[in-house]
Formats: sequence, C-alpha cells, structure tokens
Amino acid sequence: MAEKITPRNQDYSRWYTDLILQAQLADYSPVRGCMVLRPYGFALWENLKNALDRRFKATGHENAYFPLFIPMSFIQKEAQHVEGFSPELAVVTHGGGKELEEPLVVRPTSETIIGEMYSQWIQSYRDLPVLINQWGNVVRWELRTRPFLRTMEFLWQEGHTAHATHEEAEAETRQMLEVYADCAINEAAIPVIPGRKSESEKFAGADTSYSIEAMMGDRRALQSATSHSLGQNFAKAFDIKYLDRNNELQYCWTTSWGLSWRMVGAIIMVHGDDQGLVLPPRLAPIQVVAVPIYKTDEERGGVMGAIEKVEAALGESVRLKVDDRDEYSPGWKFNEWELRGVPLRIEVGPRDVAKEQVVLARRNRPGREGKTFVPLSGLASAVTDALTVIQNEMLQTAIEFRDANTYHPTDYESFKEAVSKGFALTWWCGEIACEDKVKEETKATTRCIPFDQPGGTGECIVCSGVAEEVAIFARAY
RNA sequence: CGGGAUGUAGCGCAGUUCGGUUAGCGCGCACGGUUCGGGUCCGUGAGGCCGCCGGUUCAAAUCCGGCCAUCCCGACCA
Repeated sequence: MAEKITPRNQDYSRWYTDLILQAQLADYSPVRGCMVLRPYGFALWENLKNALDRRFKATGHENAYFPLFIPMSFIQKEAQHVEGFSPELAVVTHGGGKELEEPLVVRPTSETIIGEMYSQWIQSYRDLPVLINQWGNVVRWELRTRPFLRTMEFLWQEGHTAHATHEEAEAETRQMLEVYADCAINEAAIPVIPGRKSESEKFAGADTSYSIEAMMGDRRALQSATSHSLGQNFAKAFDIKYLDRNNELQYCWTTSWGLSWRMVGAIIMVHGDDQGLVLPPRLAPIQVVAVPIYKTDEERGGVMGAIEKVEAALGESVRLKVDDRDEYSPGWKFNEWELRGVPLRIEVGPRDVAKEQVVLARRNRPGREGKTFVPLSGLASAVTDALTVIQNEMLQTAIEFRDANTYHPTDYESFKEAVSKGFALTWWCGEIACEDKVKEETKATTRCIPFDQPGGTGECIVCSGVAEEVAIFARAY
C-alpha cells in the first residue's frame, strides 16, 4: 500500500487504475478483460444497488431472474439487435462433452429471452403493464477493456417492461431515466445531463434511446446509464401480444433500461484526487473512520475509552470503522483511509481526551482546512451534519467543474477547440454526416440531445444548416 | 486484427549488450525491539520452474528458433 499514486495531470489513466488497485476496489484477473470486484468495491456497488433498487420498487417494479444462456436463434430475431451485438457475442458451442444442436449465447443483454417469456405471460390488457427488473451479469467480447468502464463481463441491472400503449412505454422510459438521474445526483453526487441519443448512438433495436451523461475529471464524457423505448420492435420479433378491451389483438410496447458498475468508475473519476478516492457519504462503504492516537499504555486506555464513547454516540446511525490496528502509525492510517476515500475521519488523541472532544477531518477538504474540533457531547449530530455537508459540497464541486469546462461555440474552429478540452453544447442539424465529420476530425461524438433546450432554431455547428436542437459533443469513454 | 513494448520473489525493477561459482535491490510479508497528533527507525528471517517448449554449448536468465501471455497506441463498444 505504500506505493505512490500517479498524479492525474501526469497520466490520468494510470491514476485511475492506481486508485482502483491500491484502494482495493478491484483487481485484475487471470482472465483477460475480466476483473475481480474486491469486498470494498463490492460494498460500494451494493450501496449503489440498494439505492437504485429502492427507487425501482417505489416505482412499482419487481425483481426476477432470467437465464444466463440464450439460444442463438433468439438473438437473430430482431434485425438491428443482431447486427449490433453479433461482433461481441460469447457463444457456447459445446456442453457435457458434446457439440450443442443450437449454440447458446452468453447474454450480452436480455431483451430477447425476456421477450420470449413475456410473449407467454401476456395475453390480455389486464396483464399489463409488466414491470420487471433483473440484477445480474452480462458478457460482451470487448477488444479493449478498462476496469469498471469496459470489462468483458460486468454487473448491472436491466429493467424490461411491456405496456399497452406507446405513450405509456415512453413515459416509463423517461421515468426510469429520471430515476437514474436522481440516483446519480443525490446518491453518487454526480451531476448528469439527461437527454436523447442520436440515431447513430442509440441502442441496437430501440426506437429511441435516452441516457444520462457525466463529465469525468479529465473532461471526457461517460454515458452513465441508458433507457430505451423499444417501440414494437421486440414485441413483433417475439410475438408479445395482448387482447385489448375491444377483443382486438395488439402488439405490446416495450422498454429496457440499464445501469452498470460503470457508475463506480464514474464515482472514481468525478470525485477522486491525487490522494486517492473521495467517496460520496451516501454510498461510501465506510462513512466514518475513527483513528486512535496514543504513545503509552496509559494514554491508550484513555483514548480507547473515548473511542468507545464515539461508537456509542454514533450507534447504527453511520457506517463506522474503528481502526485500532496497533502495527500502523496514525499518519499511516490517515493516508490509507484518504486513499480509500472515507468521507469523514475522527481523530482521538490524549489532548482530545483531556478536552472531551474529537477532531473531525473531511476527506473532500484535504489538510487543515477540513479539520474541526467537536465536543464529544454533540458528536452524533455533528457527524451526520458533516456527512450531509460533504455530500452537498461534492455535488457542488462537480457541477462547477462541469460548467467551467462546458463551452458554447458558435463557429467550427472554436468548436474543435472546445471538444478537445471539454463539452461543447451547440446547435446540430441532426444529420449523421455532420456527426461523422466531427468524429473523424476530433474524435468527439454526440453524447446526447439534452431535454433542456433553449428553443427556437440555430445554425448547425458543422454544416450551418437549420438546426432545431442543441446537442452535447464530447470525447467519450 | 494492424503498430510498439515487456515477461526475473506477492508488487516494482537491476542483471541479458560481451554466456562462467551461491541470481541481486527496493517495497511488501514474518519475528523482535523502537516509534505513534500526517506514510517511524533498526535488526533477523522466509520467499525464485529467471513466461513456456526446443536448440547451440563443458556451461544459458544471458545466444538462436518457435510458442504463450500481458500492457500501450489505432479500428468497435454499457
């Protein structure tokens, strides 16, 4: 753990992997492109998962589980879908020592097998809507991988719903994007921009795709979650039909929406600094770490007594860890817990015991600035207040960073400069040709067409044609 | 799949040019002591198919051939 973290301005991507490995979120595995999620990383993912799951339940969804294996023929039923996913499928051709009659695909996503089941479960308008979510893993044969951001196997959730009308499906799609945005902003302290994907960027098989887009610490964009309005594409491919009130057979309208452990990567890159992780209090596996400081046995007794009072005062209200390891010095522990991103540290030394106080040190304000003295008597509320303050400050800092690096270019030259150093929010005519030109010349792509639009029309930044909407262009992960 | 690089202790590396006793160093690990309000210091010790297979040689981490793996840069991507 004594290794140094590569500074961000020296090599951002090494900084990123240094943090993941040294903070023990994850490790590389013997399998190329697959990572091991270590307990600390899993705890972070679990907290995110619980925060999302609460919201899913609150909006009427239930969890279920569908098979890992999907018959090859299922994938081929929806034309766009097969075209989009074929290059990255893992396929099982043998089982039990025999060649399979039909190869099985390891799911890259589950629209097809869930669609197949929905076609059996749905008969009547009375069966609708069907609102199911699945927590699981999927596999996509990626050529270049990075921990959390792009791994061959990843953990995620995928919601799949079926509705009687287009309007209802569209409302569901938008609602779930809102859920993601709310979770990103209020749990992960990541400001995200919700919007619509361009035609070229949308999900294989969707009518319309929506996403939330976030700016990372290197000013590149990360698509943090997506929600798709699938129209009747999958309903027609899988024969998902119902009888309406007039006894007429109708195809369902379906949706799907997903968020993966990629969000953990976003948390790292949005909040982390050169000392290590900075985790938002609401999701941090350890919210508060208490570090005792002493020299003699006598001091130890007094300090540990005070630590017990800290534990009693905080009770179950926060996720507290007491670092009573004897083999490390306090300074060593400070550095380690800062590396691991614990939002709030409590220091208790002999001087504090004498004054019946403790030191609170806030992770998001390094050094002396983030340290305050708090009397033991009012500790519980001081700690919960501090956690709230940290959560809010982290979001505020991230908003300011994003806004400071978002440009509104009005000519192509300044546009090119803008996407080389941040987000460009500007008029776009909607033509793929313009997107392609931008991509070729700058490596930037349209991230989304934000819901928040200025109105009116403008000149497309690329071709100067009439544009009715503004889009975010950026280099993306 | 194209271009570049690297495989030596758990991790990071030196040694390979020009073959030669017992393969080193730092960190980490174990033990003892010392220290403890911002990564203490000292001592002792454990730990190695030198990526794999083959060849040359009295002798290979070192030379030759093949293979494998990983990383970086490009084309595709939650």
